[in-house]
Amino acid sequence: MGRSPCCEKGHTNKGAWTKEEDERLVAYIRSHGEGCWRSLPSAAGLLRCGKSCRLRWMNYLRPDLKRGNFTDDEDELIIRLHALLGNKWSLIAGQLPGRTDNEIKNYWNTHIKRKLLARGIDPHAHHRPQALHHVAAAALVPAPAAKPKPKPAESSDDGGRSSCSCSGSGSSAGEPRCPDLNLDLSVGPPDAPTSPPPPCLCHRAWEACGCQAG
DNA sequence: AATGCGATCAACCGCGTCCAA
DNA sequence: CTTGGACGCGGTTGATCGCAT
Repeated sequence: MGRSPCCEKGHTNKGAWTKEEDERLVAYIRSHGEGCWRSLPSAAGLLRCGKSCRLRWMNYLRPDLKRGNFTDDEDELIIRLHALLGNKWSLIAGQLPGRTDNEIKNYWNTHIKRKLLARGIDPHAHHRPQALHHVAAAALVPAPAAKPKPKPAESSDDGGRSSCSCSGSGSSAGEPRCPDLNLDLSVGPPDAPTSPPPPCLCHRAWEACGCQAG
């Protein structure tokens, strides 16, 4: 169907972002917060579509991004999460503070796939005779590789909108961020010393969900 | 020293889902 | 209840960088 392009105003910039564009975007979001991506570009004086702005912010400009080499722990965590969740990069990213779904996706495709193949593991099915830790095992997700629609229990996959399960202010206190996944993922990303869980899974406007609070 | 190839990262595209009117 | 708009996700592509020949 003819879904209208996200930006029909013909003249939007594409391709790599310039420093000035970055600065504008950051400045705007600092003073106004995230959200309303559709209207943000014009408000911020950017000739970009909202989508592009959002992506740039999420993947590159956010202040809480780590941006660096993945540690072995992170590697393993990603592998395990992928075994559980499949290509749910945003969910996986939610378990890795400071990492973005795009980054993880790229990292998976470039490094981890190769790494698994080298170990003789099928990166998709994670086949390997009993290699998976207890994690995957038991009762978590019925068929991870089968790409179940994680619909039922609101895994926040829906774009993190409806289920803003922010650890901080959200829903029922003390609830695990992924109610579905009672993960025992005790990998402590070195960069997050005492790290409480990542601020928010929902990637929603900070103000909107209050995740940044505190 | 130059060229080619492969790897990596950043960005775009299309689709699905959710919410509000 | 239906429709339209907006957001977010996952897949894919393009550009750039580094290494090998």
